[in-house]
Amino acid sequence: MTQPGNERGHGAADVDLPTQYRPAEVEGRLYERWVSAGLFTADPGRDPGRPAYSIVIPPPNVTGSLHMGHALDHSIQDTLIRRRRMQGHETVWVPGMDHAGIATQNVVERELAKEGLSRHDLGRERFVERVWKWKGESGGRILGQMRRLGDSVDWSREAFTMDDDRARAVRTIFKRLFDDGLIHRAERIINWCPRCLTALSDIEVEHADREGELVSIRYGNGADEIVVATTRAETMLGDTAVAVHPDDERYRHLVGREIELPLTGRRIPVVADEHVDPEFGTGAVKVTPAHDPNDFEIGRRHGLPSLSVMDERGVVTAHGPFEGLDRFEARPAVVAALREEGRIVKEVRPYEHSVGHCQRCATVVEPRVSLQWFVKVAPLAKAAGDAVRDGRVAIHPPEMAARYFEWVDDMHDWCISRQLWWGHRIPVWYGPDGEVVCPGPDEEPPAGYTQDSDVLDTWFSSALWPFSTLGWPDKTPSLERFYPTSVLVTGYDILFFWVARMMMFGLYAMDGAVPFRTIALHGMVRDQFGKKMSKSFGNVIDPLDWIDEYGADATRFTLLRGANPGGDVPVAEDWAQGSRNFCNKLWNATRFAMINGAHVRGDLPTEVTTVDAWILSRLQTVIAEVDAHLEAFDFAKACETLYHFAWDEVCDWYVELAKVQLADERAESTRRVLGEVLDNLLRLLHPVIPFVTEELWTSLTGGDTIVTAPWPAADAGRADRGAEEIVESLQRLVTEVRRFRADQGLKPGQKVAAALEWGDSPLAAHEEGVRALLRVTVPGDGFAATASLPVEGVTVRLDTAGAIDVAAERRRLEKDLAAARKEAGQMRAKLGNEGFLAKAPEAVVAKNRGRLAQAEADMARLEAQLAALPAG
RNA sequence: GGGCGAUUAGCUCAGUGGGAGAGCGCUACCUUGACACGGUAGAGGUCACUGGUUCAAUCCCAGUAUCGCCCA
Repeated sequence: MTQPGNERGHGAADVDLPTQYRPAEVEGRLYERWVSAGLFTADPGRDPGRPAYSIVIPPPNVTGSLHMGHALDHSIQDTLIRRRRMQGHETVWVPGMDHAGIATQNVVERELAKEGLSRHDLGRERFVERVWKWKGESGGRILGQMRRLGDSVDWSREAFTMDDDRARAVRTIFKRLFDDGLIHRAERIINWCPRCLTALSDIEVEHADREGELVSIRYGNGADEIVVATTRAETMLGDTAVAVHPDDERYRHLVGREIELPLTGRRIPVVADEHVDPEFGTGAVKVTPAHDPNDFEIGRRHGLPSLSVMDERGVVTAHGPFEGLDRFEARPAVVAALREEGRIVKEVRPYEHSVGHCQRCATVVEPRVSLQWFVKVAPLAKAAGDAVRDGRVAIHPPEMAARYFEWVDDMHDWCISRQLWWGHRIPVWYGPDGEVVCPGPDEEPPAGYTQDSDVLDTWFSSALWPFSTLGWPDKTPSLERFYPTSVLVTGYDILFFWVARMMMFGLYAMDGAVPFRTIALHGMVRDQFGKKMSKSFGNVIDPLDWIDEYGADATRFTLLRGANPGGDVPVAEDWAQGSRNFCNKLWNATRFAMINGAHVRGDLPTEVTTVDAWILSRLQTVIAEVDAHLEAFDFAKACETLYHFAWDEVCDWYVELAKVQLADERAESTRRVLGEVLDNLLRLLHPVIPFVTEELWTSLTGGDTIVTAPWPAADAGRADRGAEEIVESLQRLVTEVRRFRADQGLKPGQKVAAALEWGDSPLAAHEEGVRALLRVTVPGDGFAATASLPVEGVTVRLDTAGAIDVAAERRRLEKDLAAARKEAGQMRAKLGNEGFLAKAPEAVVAKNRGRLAQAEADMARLEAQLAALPAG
């Protein structure tokens, strides 16, 4: 096993770390250690002075398993909560699941069907028992998968929307809403799934464009004739009017009269209604109040009868020849019959239009008039909107607030009854003489009363989640300390599912206290071409496969690095590999440091080298930037900043320069600085990639766990602009000479002799480092330079170990010279412009003068170099 | 049909009224005692199009085209 290098005292240590990080060997072990040490367990009574930070998980579906969307959502929440934990907040992240009424019932019904049974064969009570049994055995796979991802949730608080505590919360709020008159029962047109045989709310209906037909039918006869167009010809059997716009001259003479409805022998009125679009089709529409929500409203406005012509399964129930036909069989049959009577004026086929489908089974939804329970949302939605409008709840990114308002400010009453057996049964009982009572959670209904047979929409219980999981309706210490929760993290695509409902119920139940202070919205995970992941498209990636192959850290880093505020998150195998490579790079940098005795004991040395001062200065900037990015939910920038600091600065430059220092009398202070930099870097990265950072940090520092190590704080006193400028100059020098070497065909590792003439450059003090990075040796006797390169005020004269490639060098110099001339020309043009000099800010003018001077100096240098080149 | 957003390197995306960036991919060279899941160097863009504002536009404004998403 890993042997901490710092236990070895001074000098090189014998560190036994493999050359590659192998996540599978550490992740399970570390997670179990974290959980058993209780690091994720919140205690509302601990250190009351510390700030609290709380997140309740948007409860995943009990039937579901972890997909990339969850992985992103959870990676974000875990990053937020882990950072706060390191900052010393009392943190809680509450896990759990929702009972997913329709989905779960469908799963268990399918299981029963394999045994040749239906739920009706079992009866309600035994069916519900069977669902619980299924839940115990097969439900909630996602909870195990969350452990694989590293979610630092408080497992002692695991909740389920159907458990006893949550049931009590449901009963309590239902009773309050009922008594306040905010829940009522009414006969309305609702979305109905003829396969699931239940009502659906608006958001459980997904609209998709489908190819159908648009048939124009002639109603009435002769002077009464009026043509209507429809995509649902079969519903004409239930028409009870034709509607036209009141200002439409074409039909004014017909308004108020009755015309013949074909096939039925019925006569129906022509009504005038503002909502008819005179531009669409013929400007006249058929009105079927029982089978179309718009028509239902027209019917209400004009007192039209509502004539239902289908049963709950979408089978036609009336009108002789069509009776018994399914709605999709009835459509062509009705059209054929109309055609026979010469009633069809026009048929457009295919005709693309939007059709509503059941979210759970994709069956075409059938609007249906029925008796259902509704929440009167107007006052609740107003409060939910106001909480965001007046700033008590912030939406990130703020542009998304528009979407939220669009929804809450125009919300229809919420149909909450479902004709299912799995769910919270509506707590209303009916008496023998039509009495309706809603007993409280601790009350019994009167003897002989029967309970409503429907259950509540799953979202009804999910909407209570931010406080039901903290103990509501009891005034628990957890509720006291952790409500309002700090942030709700979810995808913008399901803003309406969770957020609006949690807001409405939270404000209502908690006497105006918001359920969360911030709503952080992220985008959807997409594939490498920006396409939404879908089973039918075959581009779905299972995050568990990535965790197996590349590790949980690489999976998380890939997602978070792509999580630009408000933007979608494209991912691909290549990027997961890149993230794995990054973890491995960290692994090896730390491995190198430990082999060389890096440690974090004692204070930083008072005397450090310029190179040490530079990396420590850069570290402070990085700490400040990363902290600000995370504070702003900008995970992509936080990851990007850390990636570049770790790889491009620490690994590529600091470690390389430190190698020189480790070989001489500066070794001891260098070990301490190297330890300092990696310690901070690992702590900054821990919220994003918890496993590899834990493994490395405990080895490097000998600490127990990075999980509760303090979050780094920037120390302005370590900022050292002077050191940064010197190292930047060194980097430019080294890069330029390397380029020259490459152009001359020298192999990267090939050592050649070079004389370095420093002039008055401060880089003179770094000769050893420069020589190491350039792989040039001190000239010996008989040294003869074949090339001379002026750069950064230093002249590098080197023996290229053979004939120099004059043509290559000439190409290079001419290319650079052309660039310098172009730059000089642009600057001269600008500085010769009166308007520019008069109106541009002083700083910009000065900057451009500097650029001109630089360009002219480059030109002179390059021209001199070209002139000095041997002919040929 | 209404609303919102996008268009920048081969792909996916950052970005700013004043020097076009990243990751991956690509080219060449290299097993240099942390790492080939690596190193060094390099190529690659009329910043969708057309106008306008400005000393200055990839960025601001208007229009056009194309593509997304949400709602009806």
